[in-house]
Amino acid sequence: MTEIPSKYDPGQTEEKWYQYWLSKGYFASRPDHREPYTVVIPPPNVTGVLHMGHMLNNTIQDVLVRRARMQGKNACWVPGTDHASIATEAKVVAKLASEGVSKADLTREAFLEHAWEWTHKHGGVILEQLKKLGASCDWSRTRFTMDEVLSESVLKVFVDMYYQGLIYRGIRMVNWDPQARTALSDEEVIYKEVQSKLYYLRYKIEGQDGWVVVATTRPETILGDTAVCVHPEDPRYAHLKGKRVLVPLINRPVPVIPDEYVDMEFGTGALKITPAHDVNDYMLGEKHHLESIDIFNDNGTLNARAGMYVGMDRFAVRTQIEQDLHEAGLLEKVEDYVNKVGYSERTDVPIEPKLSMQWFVRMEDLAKPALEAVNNGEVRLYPAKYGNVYRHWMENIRDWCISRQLWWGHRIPAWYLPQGGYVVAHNASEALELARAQTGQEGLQLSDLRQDEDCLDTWFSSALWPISVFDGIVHPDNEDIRYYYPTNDLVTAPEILFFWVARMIISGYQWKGTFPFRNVYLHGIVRDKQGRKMSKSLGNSPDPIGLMDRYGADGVRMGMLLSAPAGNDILFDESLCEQGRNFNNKIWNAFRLVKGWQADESLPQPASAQAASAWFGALLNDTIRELDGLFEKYRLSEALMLVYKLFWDEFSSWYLELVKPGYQQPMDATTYRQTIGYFETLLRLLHPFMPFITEELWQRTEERRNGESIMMAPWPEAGTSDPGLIADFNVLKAIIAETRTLRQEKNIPNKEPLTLIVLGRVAFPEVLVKMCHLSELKFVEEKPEGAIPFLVGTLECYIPLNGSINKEEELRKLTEECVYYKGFLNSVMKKLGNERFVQNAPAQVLENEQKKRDDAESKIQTLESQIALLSQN
RNA sequence: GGGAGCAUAGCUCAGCUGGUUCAGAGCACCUGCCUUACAAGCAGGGGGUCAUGGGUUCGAAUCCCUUUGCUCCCA
Repeated sequence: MTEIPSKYDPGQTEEKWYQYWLSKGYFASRPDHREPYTVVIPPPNVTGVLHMGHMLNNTIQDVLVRRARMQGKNACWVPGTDHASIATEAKVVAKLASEGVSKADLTREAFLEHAWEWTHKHGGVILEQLKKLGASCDWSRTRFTMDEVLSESVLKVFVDMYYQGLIYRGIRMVNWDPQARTALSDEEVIYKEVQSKLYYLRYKIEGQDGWVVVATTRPETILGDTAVCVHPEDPRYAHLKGKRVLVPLINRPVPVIPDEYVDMEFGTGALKITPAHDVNDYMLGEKHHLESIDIFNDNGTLNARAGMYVGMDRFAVRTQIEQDLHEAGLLEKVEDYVNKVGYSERTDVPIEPKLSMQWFVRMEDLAKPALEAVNNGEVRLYPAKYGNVYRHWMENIRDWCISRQLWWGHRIPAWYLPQGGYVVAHNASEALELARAQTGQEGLQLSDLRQDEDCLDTWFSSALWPISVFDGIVHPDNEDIRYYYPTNDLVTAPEILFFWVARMIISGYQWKGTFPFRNVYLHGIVRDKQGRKMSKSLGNSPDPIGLMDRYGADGVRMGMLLSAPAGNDILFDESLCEQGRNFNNKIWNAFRLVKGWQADESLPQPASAQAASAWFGALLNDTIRELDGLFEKYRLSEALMLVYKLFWDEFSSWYLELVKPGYQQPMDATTYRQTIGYFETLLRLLHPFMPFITEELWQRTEERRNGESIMMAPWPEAGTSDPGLIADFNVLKAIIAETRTLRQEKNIPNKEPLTLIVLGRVAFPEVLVKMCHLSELKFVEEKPEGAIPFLVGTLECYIPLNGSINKEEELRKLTEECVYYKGFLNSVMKKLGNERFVQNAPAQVLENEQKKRDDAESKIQTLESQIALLSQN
């Protein structure tokens, strides 16, 4: 046999087996008679690179998929990427800018060429990186949200929804990103607490002396003011009823209007109204029929309507206007003030609320079945606590702004007619037909129509992902969609519960009449050791590829999973990967040990090995059952920990030591076969977590034919349990541990054999002889003298030691223990003496208490007699 | 401002519908070992007033309320 190195080297192994799996087509799935198990990947940004969040996300998916595959299901994990409209466009714009090219100088077509070039260059890098992690995706099904079929799906959905009245176009207050120059949905706005200032401005009352002082955080917006609002019952302003005031600096007269919306406690109780630049002001403006004056350009500079500061940036104006107001004596005071300001998720610039013409989805009716689905458990969230969050959002859902003023993405299929109005169609020629029919102008040409310049929100296409990857929109009856839909599990982060998960559920019911996935596993965010979010600017994110180089993909997978209970953020620390690597090494070395044994058919199986084998078999069955239960509840980190302990503590530290033959001695063939069998079962249990090392060793446990793989081996099934046997072994383990403690305390080397005396009997005495290294094991009826006693449960054990008993020390220990049990007995007796307890407690509990009492009494008796015995001598 | 959640060992967490001494796991820590599979290891060990104060109960980490601290979501 060739020498196996004492340290496991994952490098070559991982590459080798991934190629093997690929070449055998194990990841690929086609519809067949088996039960399908489907997962669609949360598509990463096409130009993104792998970060720790992807590592966690995809490790979890791979664990679920690999287990399902072993369970005999037809597992299909669909990979793919997302075009990430705003993020990608921003990157392309930045790249062009670095080359001295401005987006504004390019035609749409020229810009898109650059964007595709960028996509082809960077696209899919992240998917390649997932292969290193071991992801068992069906790569032949890789999809991109801008693939032909998926794009067609988006357009079809848009057109259908438009004609169903679910999509409309209208002027609304939207969240405007002045840097990206696009509207954003409410979900793309992040509110941050900022240190700002509250400016108290003087509005002169028209035609008389005196002012109204108005507090605002945004003095630059006064140029768009069209009213000042006060509470109708505010006595301070009763005299202003029907009056007008002059906007500072520009002296435009605006009415003072009464409305109960105003908070009399805030500021001065008088509110300036700028309908074009504040959501609440907009609503008040509608109500009171106020004019809206939009003073901003798309890039956040002031326009001609502002009348002053034209062309200056909004923040520069704020500084300037403060000074000008001050000089004009119109600034009463400035206070420090903490408020929340909305920022763009993508560009991180403050959002400018802006009135503009956009496309919206009417959400109210669409949300109903999706809300119901989670309420009635048709779709289950793990952990369930997210159900509350989901419900709250769904019940307060608002219309979704889906147009983005971007070029990279799915262009809105609306064409404007020369004389006004528009048509919505699947493509240009259909649009032309519609336009001709609608206008009655047969001579109308395509060049007379102008397609909407805007793109759709990326999430509009992502919402269709579980359907569109199977071409279920354009060809709703195809074999794939019928077989794979609905999918089984979705694994993603809670931060996109609304962006994505909720909208997929909505789309599922809308287009397929049923849920898109049964279970949603929401994992936390990967943070650094100090709990900070990982970010490029902090530089606190390790490079996942480097990590895998250092610890092996299996090691990193284990590190990710170990501290990642569903829903909890994971505080990532490289030592977790180290723990993973160490475990790999443990498995490796256990294998070296077992493979080093020589099986001899002529040897009988020793009693100790027979016992060990029976015990481990029973334990394995119990553990498999427990493991399946944890998987069902998506408690993956606990599942991994369970197998970890099974392999390390039970199998390696107990079982292997129990059956281990003497140095360079052969082993009986029965035990050898059983051991290999257990090892193989353990490898299968570990495979979903650590695919590479388990394949490597599974291939070595016995001769494998080409084309065999642990990937396709059946998931172990739990056999019968034997609680009695396991209890017997627990007694043995305790005796062995006590004996080891004694050896350590008394400085008795392991080599030196001991005598053990047991008052009564134990099962499997051979196990004790072997593990305690006994020269003699005696079962007696009478307490022996001059031996060190210890108790395991109520079982009394003694080890005679030639004169090395430290009497005082022993007495102290025994007395301590005795005191403890007396206290315990006391508490039990108090319970049993309590009539109300005896009356109210269930029989089972009462019985338990009585047993505790009996046990404690006999234990105390034993201890006391031992103390007496020791004190006599 | 509205809502949700959390607080258990040094760290990260488990502890289901109150009932075994229920206070647990992994890591970290301490002690002794280079014992021929593994020092990326072996054996043993210590460590917590279950945030706070009260209540319900025969019995509370577990149920209810108070206070404090933290987190997230929504406006």
